[in-house]
Amino acid sequence: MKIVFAGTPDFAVAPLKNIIESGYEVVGVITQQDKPQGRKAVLTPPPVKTVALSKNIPVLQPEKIRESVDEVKALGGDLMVTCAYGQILTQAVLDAFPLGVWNIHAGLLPQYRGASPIQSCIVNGEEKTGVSIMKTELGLDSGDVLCMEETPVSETETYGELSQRLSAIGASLIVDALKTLESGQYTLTPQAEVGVQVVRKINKEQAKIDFNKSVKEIVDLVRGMNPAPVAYALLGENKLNVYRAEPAVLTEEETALLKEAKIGEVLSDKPKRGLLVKCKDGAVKLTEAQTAGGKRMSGGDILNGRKVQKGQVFVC
RNA sequence: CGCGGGGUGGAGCAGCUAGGUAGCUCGCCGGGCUCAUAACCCGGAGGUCGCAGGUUCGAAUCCUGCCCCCGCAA
Repeated sequence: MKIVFAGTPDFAVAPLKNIIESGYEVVGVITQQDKPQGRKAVLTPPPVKTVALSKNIPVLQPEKIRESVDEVKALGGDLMVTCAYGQILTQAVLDAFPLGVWNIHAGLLPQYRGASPIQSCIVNGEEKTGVSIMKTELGLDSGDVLCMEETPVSETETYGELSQRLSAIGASLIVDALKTLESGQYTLTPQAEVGVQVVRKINKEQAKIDFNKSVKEIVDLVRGMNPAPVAYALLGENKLNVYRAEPAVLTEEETALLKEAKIGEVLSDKPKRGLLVKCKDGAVKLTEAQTAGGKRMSGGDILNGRKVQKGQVFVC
């Protein structure tokens, strides 16, 4: 069985590798175009491309895949696997593969269809998520499901950490799926019509911490945005990127202070106590954060250098 | 040439504009107080001020070149 793999970011790397290492012939890889990255705007290839080249697999990087159907067909694949590719496919592309196009999706369908299943799932405080393999249709992640695997989400897991785990799960699940597809003996399950949920790409505005929210909501937001795009809090004009936060356990003195304080006010001045900020139903402790130009550091270090001081109030 | 911030004992910072004593908040070590402590008091160790060169009687500070780290934008 000849396979074409379409994927772009780190998340897609483990699945691609596992397909190759399981002995399948990957006749082509389709990925997004190289993009300028970083301060120097260095043209950087997507992670999947780097892997493909190291295995001497032909790589296609069409600006618009729907205009490159002939090249896709010419790869000669029987089946295509997609995984966070980043472009919408057309019927002509789907028709190019006799054994169909199958997608690895990092969510339990029909929940968390769309572009940010992992981040959204954490931000919403879900206790479980998983990976689905489904037949790719024209609709957004709406195809019939071949198989799913669940996994619990820990209370402290970040987007980056969960993403890695789901990527590994996807890697083994897709290989199982390929075996099943190869045998021809399988049944597809249409997605339930209730509980459909579509999540869009996360934008910067969503990454802003609103201290009017609850402790749990804020903690979940922070871990869901780590490492990208990173949650932030505003202190006047200054931005503080927040990488980690946890519920604060307050002393009596701090509890008394909490009652008088405004939402978003910094309650602590001792580095040892950490960077405590009042929110709707208590206080959060910002345990790892970064100011513009500075390194990532603990909340205590931030207080120590007086970058943030007791009594200052974050913009909400 | 996209915009910008920064490199000072183990950590985070001040000092640099107007060159001349190494400062602050922590941490660490020792001692004290205390039933006890992350609290408080006393004492102590620890720094080629990113690297190289230049100006100067004298450079963390001024000049030149280089290296490294980071925020924003894409």
